[in-house]
Order: sequence, then structure tokens, then C-alpha cells
Amino acid sequence: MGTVLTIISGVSTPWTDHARERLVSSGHRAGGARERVVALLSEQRCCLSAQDIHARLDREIGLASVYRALDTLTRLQLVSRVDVEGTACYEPAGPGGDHHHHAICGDCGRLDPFEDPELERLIDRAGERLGYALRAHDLVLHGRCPECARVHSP
Amino acid sequence: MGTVLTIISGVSTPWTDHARERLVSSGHRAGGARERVVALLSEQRCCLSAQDIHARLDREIGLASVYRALDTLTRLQLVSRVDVEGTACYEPAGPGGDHHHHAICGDCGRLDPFEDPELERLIDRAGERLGYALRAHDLVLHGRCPECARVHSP
DNA sequence: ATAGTTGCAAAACCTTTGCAGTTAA
DNA sequence: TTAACTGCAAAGGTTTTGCAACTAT
Repeated sequence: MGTVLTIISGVSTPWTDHARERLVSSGHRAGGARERVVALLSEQRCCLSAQDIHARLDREIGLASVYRALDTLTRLQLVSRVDVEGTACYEPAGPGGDHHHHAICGDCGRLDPFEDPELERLIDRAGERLGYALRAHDLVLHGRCPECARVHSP
Repeated sequence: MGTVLTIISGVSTPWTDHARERLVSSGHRAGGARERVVALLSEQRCCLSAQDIHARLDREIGLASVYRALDTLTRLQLVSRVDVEGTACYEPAGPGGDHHHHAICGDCGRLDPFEDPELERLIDRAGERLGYALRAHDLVLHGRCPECARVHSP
């Protein structure tokens, strides 16, 4: 039963709880692989790619299962997908999952998450203006981070 | 010489001119393949993937050359790259190239470009706050377009 | 002559899919 | 028992790279 899995994974947060509920209520069954993906995602401060997740789980679960879990979670809007440098990255979304955007340093590859409520508001308004029923959005800034700027132009 | 190529391609806009200048001034030589990519890009109202470009040029130039041209142009900040549904799309950027964002309909795949000066301002401010020297940014909205909304929930 | 450009084919990635076995409910 | 879940291996896409020939300067 779900409780057992919760204990096994050792992770329970508002987001994992919400995710597990929604999975069950949409006809999904508890499964070890997906549960580990959920648990891992809930512990991240920022997004991970499928390959990242596979590696951090010590390759104990199949890569295909990671992709399938992410696909399911994305469809249920439990995680949001961000395209970073040609690869898809995922992070918790919806209730309990904090929403933010990303800035990537083109020099060192560093990825900084950031929040901006005003930006959110403006994005929603843009969606309305276009007549779109928005499900998600992602914003990625590209540039040079403070560290690299210090080194290259002192 | 450059003039000849300009005549051959038959395309001259503020953006193509700027691009050709910048290419030369950064040590690049005129080449048929890249010139055709530049000419094609300048005629688009929205972004194209490398494969799109290859197809629209009737496969007369190698796919690898398209990728290489796009890579060069991106590095010189003459085109901006947007990740759309797992594939990279490119469009003119910088002087003469108009900047906009994209909304994608998850149902029909339609892609709507849109502009929003206020959003630009806010994004720039976010960059400053993070201490980033911004080179580019891309925002993609995901949702259901007005057309699809009409059909599915009348 | 030098160094950038190109096309082709091969390789490297990321992601999806088919299938057979396993497992939750 | 049924339908979901999983791992593996194969397949499908996109993008990159090695290499030899070509060409603008």
C-alpha cells in the first residue's frame, strides 16, 4: 500500500503527497521506479534531466522507466519541463512545487533559478491577450554570470 | 566577393546586411551554404529548425552545413535559438531582427509569436538583479489555443 | 598559400517504443 | 485476474564530428 512505499522512499513533502494522491486518483498504481523519481525530484532545488535522474539513482532503475515516469508526471502537471541547452529538464510543479525561472551562464554552465511574481503576472496577461488557456510556461535567460564576468573582465 | 553573393541570393534586408558584415568582420568568408541559410532565415516570420531549413532549401546543401551555419550565427548573436518541443529553432536576432516570444498549442502544435515590451523590460531587470550580463532569453508559453478551445469546450 | 567552408558518412546523444516478465489492486 | 509497471534492447530523432575536397581571400 501507499504508506509502505512512503516509508520505503523515506520522503514525504506536500508535493510528494499531492503527487502520489493524484497518481492514484488517475488510475496509476504504486511502482518502485516512479516512486524513486518522485522522491528524488522532491529533494532538488532545481531541475534535473532524465539522464541526471538515472545517474543519481545509481542506475538502479531503467532509463526507460525514468522517461516514462517523467512523461506521466508531466501529463498530470505534477512536474514542469524546461528545455535547457537541448535537453529536457524536469522539476516539481503544482501544489507544493515551487515555480521559478532559470538563468544559464554560457561560460561555466551554471544554472540559477529565480522567482519573479511580477513576471508571472505579466506572462499570464500575455496568455490572456493571445486567447490561450495557459498550462505552463518557461523562461530561460542566457548570459554571463557574475563569477565569470569577474574573471573575464576584471 | 560579397556583392556577388548578395546578388545571387537575391535577398538584402537590414538584418542580412548586418549579418554579412558581422560575419566578415569576425574572420569568416563568404560561403554558399551559410549565405542561403541567412537568406532563408531573413524571410521567415517565425523560427525554423535546422531540419526545416534543410528541407526548405530542397536539400541542396548538406544538413551538417546548416547546423554549422546556425552554430556560427548563434555564436555571433545574429540568430537566437529557441527550444521548442525538444528541437532547436532559430530566428534572426539583433539589429534588424525582430525579437518576440512564442506560444505553443499543446493540442494542434500551432506556434504563435508575440511581442511584449513590458515583458522585455521586466526580463532585463531580472537579469540585472541576478548580476547576469544577458545575451539572450527565451520565453515559451504552453497551453491551448483559441481554436482548439472552441472545439473541445464549446 | 592559408584558412575557412562544404558534403558525406559515421558517430554521439537524447528519447521513444516493443516486448516479455513482474506486480499492485 | 486485470491492467499497470518495469527493464532491456532496439529503433527513431536530432545534432555533432572526422575527413577529404573545395574555395574565398
